[in-house]
Amino acid sequence: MTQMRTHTCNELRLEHVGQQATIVGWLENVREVGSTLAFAVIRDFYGTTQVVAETEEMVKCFRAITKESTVSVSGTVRERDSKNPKIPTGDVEVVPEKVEVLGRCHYNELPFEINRSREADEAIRLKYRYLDLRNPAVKKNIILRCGVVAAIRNAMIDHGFLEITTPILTASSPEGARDYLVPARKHPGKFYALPQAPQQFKQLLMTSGFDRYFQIAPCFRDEDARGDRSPGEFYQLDMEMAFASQEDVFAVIEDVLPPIFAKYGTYDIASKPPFQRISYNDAMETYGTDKPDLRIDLTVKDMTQLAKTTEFGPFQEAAAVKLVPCSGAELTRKQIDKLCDDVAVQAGAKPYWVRMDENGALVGGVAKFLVGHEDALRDLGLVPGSLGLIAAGTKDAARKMSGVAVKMLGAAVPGHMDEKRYEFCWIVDFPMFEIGEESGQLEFCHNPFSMPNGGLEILEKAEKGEMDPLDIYAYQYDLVCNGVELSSGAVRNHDPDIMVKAFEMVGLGEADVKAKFPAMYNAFCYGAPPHAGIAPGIDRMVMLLAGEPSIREIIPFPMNKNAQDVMMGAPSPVEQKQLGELHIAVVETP
RNA sequence: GGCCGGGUAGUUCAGUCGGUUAGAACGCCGGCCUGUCACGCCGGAGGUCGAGGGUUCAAGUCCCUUCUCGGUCGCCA
Repeated sequence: MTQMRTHTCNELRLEHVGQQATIVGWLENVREVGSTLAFAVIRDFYGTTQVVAETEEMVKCFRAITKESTVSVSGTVRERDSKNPKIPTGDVEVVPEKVEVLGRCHYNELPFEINRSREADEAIRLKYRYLDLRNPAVKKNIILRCGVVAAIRNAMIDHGFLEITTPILTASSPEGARDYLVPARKHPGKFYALPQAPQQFKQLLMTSGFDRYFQIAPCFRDEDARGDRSPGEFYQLDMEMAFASQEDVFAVIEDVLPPIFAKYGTYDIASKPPFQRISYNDAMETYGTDKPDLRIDLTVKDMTQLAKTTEFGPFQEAAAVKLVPCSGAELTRKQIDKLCDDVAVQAGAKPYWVRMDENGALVGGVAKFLVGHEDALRDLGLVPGSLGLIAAGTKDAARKMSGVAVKMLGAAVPGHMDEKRYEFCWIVDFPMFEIGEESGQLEFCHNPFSMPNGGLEILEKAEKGEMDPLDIYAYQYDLVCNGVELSSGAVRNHDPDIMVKAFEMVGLGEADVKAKFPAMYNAFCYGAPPHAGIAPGIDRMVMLLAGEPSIREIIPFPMNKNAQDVMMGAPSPVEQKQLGELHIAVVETP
């Protein structure tokens, strides 16, 4: 007699027919076809297997077990009379001899049907996430994530990088997002902070000589959620290289990520390394955004000068007027209005629009103000049979609106976007400084750690007034895929003198550098290697690979929009005793 | 924090101009059914229409307040 052993629910095949087998899993369903015939479906992590009850006793036995209880079924594997080609185990079934309930489900009715949980209200799914995750369609994203993380780790190690963990309890960082603070019991009134990123630690590792570092790093930022941004915590492939340039970093990423996208992605990769590099300014001018979706074949055209010569007030007053030409003159007035409204939701104001009919005449929208400029508009791409959305306003507002218009037109008008592919690009040459909207003063555009292109010399030149500081660019770069900002990185500023000079440019100085980044400043004074790095977001990458529009679908236990874990009940009040130990008093805020 | 959209049975939703006892599907319970596999057929139970207030002879429906979920903008060096 063949020895009985436990099989998974995705294991039994025709070759097992006649053998004794035990399967364990959840009782997914029982289909009673008569008083002496019923089919039970057992599900485990791997799949489902059918069990056939052929006696009145066995039918009653399965009827008595609440669905979603865990069971152990032992019996004989048999070829099915009628096979089911839809499942791998569909050729066979188990004829049970012994059925044992391992963990009883106490409820006849579940919060949602397991196999249709994705249709249920998200709040309920999150509260019962452990049930939601029983759904193979939900589970598969988590499995995908595990595969991606493992592949990243292997690839980075293959490229000679060491995975080094950095502290979770660290010091509050003076810039960037809001910190999550942790009270220090032994130090009344003082706080640790959870790291927004391991930025300073990885740079310190560079000064120690660990010249290739990476980490699948948890990062914590107390900022509001988005569809592609989970509140509270997220993971990055954080990496840094010493004695390395921007191109060295690009080469590693272009080597590591494409095979992972090829293996785990839903679509094909359209971009072959080296990925297209687009300067920040070009991206803003051509696509109206610094994270262009290159799957869309539409671009932004400048018509500021042309607009100035019209009789239309809003055009004359605008600092910038942008045109996004697109096929679609056949769209109805209603469809165009809807499109403009959709743009307004994201851009804050409605675009103007105009059509050029098949005869080359301007019709609809602001056409009457543009009559006489047909040739110029045609040169900008508003050809006969096309629709143009027009963004007018301040330079920033017009850019932003044009960028939204590109996105909306690409999605709404057929033929301008091949969704089923991955398009990568690097956005490079970010400005080092900007004029702060609130302060009106010169500020760091992104972060103070980036190396200005031109080094100390160019900063000094700007200081002497020989050039506009707004024309200084940083060795700062973003990796963008399908309109999603996957990553930011930079060649770091490893020179204390340049750091001080950069800080002086924004009205700070050596004392501020030392106060804000004491460890890094000091470390750089002991012989620092030039270094550069990047940190692609794991969550967003898995999102792209899974083709999921919501980041919560690829996180095992996500928080809701308001940064609450409704399953665990976090955040929650704590005992007065705990607060006392931590020297914390809770006060009402007005 | 602003704007937009939701909240009706266990679940997903419908609910007309304010008008009889608030419906459907799935699920659940009971019965029937000897090859189902989204089994089928018959029957049944199940509702504080998110909460509070108001208008009205009459409110799921209109008004106000509030809670809550999602999207989006601000924010995220």
